[in-house]
Amino acid sequence: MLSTMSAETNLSTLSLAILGLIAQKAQSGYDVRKMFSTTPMGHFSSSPGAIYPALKRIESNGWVRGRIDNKKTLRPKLVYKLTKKGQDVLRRHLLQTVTRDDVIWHMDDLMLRFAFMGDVLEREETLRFLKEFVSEVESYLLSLRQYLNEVRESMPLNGKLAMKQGIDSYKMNATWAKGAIKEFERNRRQ
Amino acid sequence: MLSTMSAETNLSTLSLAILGLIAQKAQSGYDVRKMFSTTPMGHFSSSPGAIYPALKRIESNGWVRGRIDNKKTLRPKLVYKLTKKGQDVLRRHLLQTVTRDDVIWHMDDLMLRFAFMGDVLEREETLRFLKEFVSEVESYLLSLRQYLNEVRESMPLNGKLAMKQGIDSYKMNATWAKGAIKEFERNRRQ
DNA sequence: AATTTCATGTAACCAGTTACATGATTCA
DNA sequence: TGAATCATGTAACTGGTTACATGAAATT
Repeated sequence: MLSTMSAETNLSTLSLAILGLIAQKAQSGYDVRKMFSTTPMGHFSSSPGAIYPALKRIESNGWVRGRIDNKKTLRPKLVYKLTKKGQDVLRRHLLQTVTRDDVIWHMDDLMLRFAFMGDVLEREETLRFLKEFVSEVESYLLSLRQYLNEVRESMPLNGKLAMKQGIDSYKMNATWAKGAIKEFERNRRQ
Repeated sequence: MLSTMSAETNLSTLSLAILGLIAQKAQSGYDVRKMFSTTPMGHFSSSPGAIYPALKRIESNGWVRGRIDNKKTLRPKLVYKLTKKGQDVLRRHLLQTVTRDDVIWHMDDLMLRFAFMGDVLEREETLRFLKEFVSEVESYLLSLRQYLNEVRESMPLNGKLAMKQGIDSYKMNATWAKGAIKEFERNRRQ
């Protein structure tokens, strides 16, 4: 407790989603909810019970600041804007290296991170992310295949097929990321 | 509150995982933890703080019954066995129709359900599951593609690529399920 | 006039995380 | 003998879910 710990770079998936959206454009809780409920962006709850408290937390961390719009009319709207501190936190979060843990437990976070990089990171930094992603995914793939080989004989059909789904899914992710790298490299040369 | 509601078929992902494992073979909380921490089966926390309370809940629902092994020695082991009621609950849960909601929000649950079907369902029932799965996935795929087309112009590269990942992932799932159906149909004829 | 949408919230509940705690047994 | 593993738990915290609540403005 004596050290400052800096920490603060641990966003929950929901917090990251909200912060990322507000980073793109200042908006209200209702706007965020609408985004979650009407677009595929957001495998997230659009329930007010999740979003409004999350916004309060994010604000109390100093990452966004709310300002009431439409003060005159009787339909106020609390619009949140990213602060400098919020920018830093988001940037630092997006820059975190991709770990094996991430690809196993937090794939959705990784995709969310990628989706938000456009506005916040340099192309080079996004490329680094994608390369780390490929490497972690492929390393995990290897261990999945190894495991499957070891237990294949003793595994019932359903188990084998379920494992195949996992392997296929990581294969697809590696392929996707390689394609994304190409896109980014193509774009750079323009 | 007056009606009996039957309900009780809502398993959390963790409860389902635990119940499914115990259905395959009577085992202790520690065994379950080991399974989660040492095999790819289980994108689940192996933390005792999750598993032991979950086991208690499951037991208090009457789905499993614990019995102390090794009473003589000083290293007791609480081994849980599936009850008739637990069998029913599991079976009913696995038989639930695949909804759009499932493929959007609970893909991991669906895979878990599939993995556990081997011991509990008839081949025909598993086939029905897979066919429903394909149909829901493809229907959702359609809407994702539609959405992408609508917003493609206005979307930055990262957004488009992130959406592509989602689409690829559902495509892969549909392909996987079709393959699984073939396997099952091949098996039947033997 | 009634319904839908805009807009923000709270309260009770539930389940999972982290960290801590205990102690026996086995292995190096 | 010390470390790892077996084995089961608890407590405080956190954050998300469901359901409820309110009311203005726009739409039908």
